[in-house]
Amino acid sequence: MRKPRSEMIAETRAKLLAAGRKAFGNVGYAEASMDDFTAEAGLTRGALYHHFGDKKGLFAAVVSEIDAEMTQRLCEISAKAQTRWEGFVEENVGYVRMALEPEIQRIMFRDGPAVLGDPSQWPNANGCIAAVARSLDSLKEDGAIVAIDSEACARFVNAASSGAAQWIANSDNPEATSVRAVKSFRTFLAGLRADRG
Amino acid sequence: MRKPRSEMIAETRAKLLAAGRKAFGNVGYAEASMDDFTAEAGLTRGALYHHFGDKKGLFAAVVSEIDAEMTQRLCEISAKAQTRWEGFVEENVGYVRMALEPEIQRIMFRDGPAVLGDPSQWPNANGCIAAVARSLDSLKEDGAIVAIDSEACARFVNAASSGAAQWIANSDNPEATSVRAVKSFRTFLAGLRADRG
DNA sequence: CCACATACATACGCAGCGTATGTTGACGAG
DNA sequence: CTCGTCAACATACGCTGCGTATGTATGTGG
Repeated sequence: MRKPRSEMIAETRAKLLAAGRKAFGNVGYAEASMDDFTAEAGLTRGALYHHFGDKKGLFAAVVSEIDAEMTQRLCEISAKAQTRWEGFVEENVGYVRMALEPEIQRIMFRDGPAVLGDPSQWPNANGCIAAVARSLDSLKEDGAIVAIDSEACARFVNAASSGAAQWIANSDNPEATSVRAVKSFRTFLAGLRADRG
Repeated sequence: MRKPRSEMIAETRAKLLAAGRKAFGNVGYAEASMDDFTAEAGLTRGALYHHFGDKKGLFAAVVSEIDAEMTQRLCEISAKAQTRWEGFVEENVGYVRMALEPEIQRIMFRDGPAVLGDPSQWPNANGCIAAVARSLDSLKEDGAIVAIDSEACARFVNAASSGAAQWIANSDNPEATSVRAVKSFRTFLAGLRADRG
């Protein structure tokens, strides 16, 4: 019944991560008080500084965790598709849809860049951009899309996705805006096709 | 020789605006101390709170000012173009180039969204999105581009532009990345053309 | 010329971060 | 077994920085 020490440590780490994630997602990075959310987890700031160095360190860990989840979800989506092109499109539509979730919106798209700088420079994150770039490479091999720099294009597409998500999330009627945005987004992506299908 | 009172007031307002803009642009919103940069302008926080309500209020005013300048510059660029399509493209390339400037990068793309929320909801700012949307409407009338929701498309394009700028600004070799990004960006935009010129 | 409002400066309180300093419990050496 | 040591936290302190309440002076209308 005795738990090994290492397990206890991992547990407190996880508690801090979860508490921070919750606070950052709900009230944002700047408004999240370390005293408050560590206390909520039954701990103190001491534990936080020990495990993550500082507030930014915890935030980076949260970002990393969320990014991994997002990448995972995107992979599952694209794996289901019939064709590569379809997979690519659904992957991006999925990205838009995920960016609609308040937690992702706030942490990954609003506070993230402000606190950690440009997302493409994040160490343990951007599985998403990489995934899109890989899809584009495959499509180029197939001759399915126009000749374009894959990495550049991936960045544009990712940016457009998050832009779409921002738009939807902040509109008066997210549901209606969502269908409008996704429809236009598909048209937008179709511009990349070699045959203009 | 005596200056009228109203002129003095406008002057201190301008001083605060300039000092805030400088500080926000250099060290970012969070790191900018109101005590510091008001003192640098030969004033105190008292004046700031009087004119702008709070730190966020001053920041919003700075954002508004910069947005006006950006919109102005974009209008000048598109006015020079021979064709509407060319104007549209140059406008967007201009947008990318502007987003390269550290002050704009930091204030408009990094801290702005984090502090004030989604850019499209800013009261006295987003001349840029509106400008792009207008260009797209004109192009649609001409039948120069594919059938697509103008507002939606404008948001995608704007997002892609700032994505490109972020990429360039944070790369190891901004100059080289810039030519690569702009080239790809033109190809990317070409996807919107009806005739695929 | 006097009362009042405006345009600031000064003073104070409080929250929040980071660090320096305990304190406790788990392992390894002998 | 027991003792020293180190990791894993908690506690305590100081400092910075924001917001507000209050003071003060100068210009302005009656």
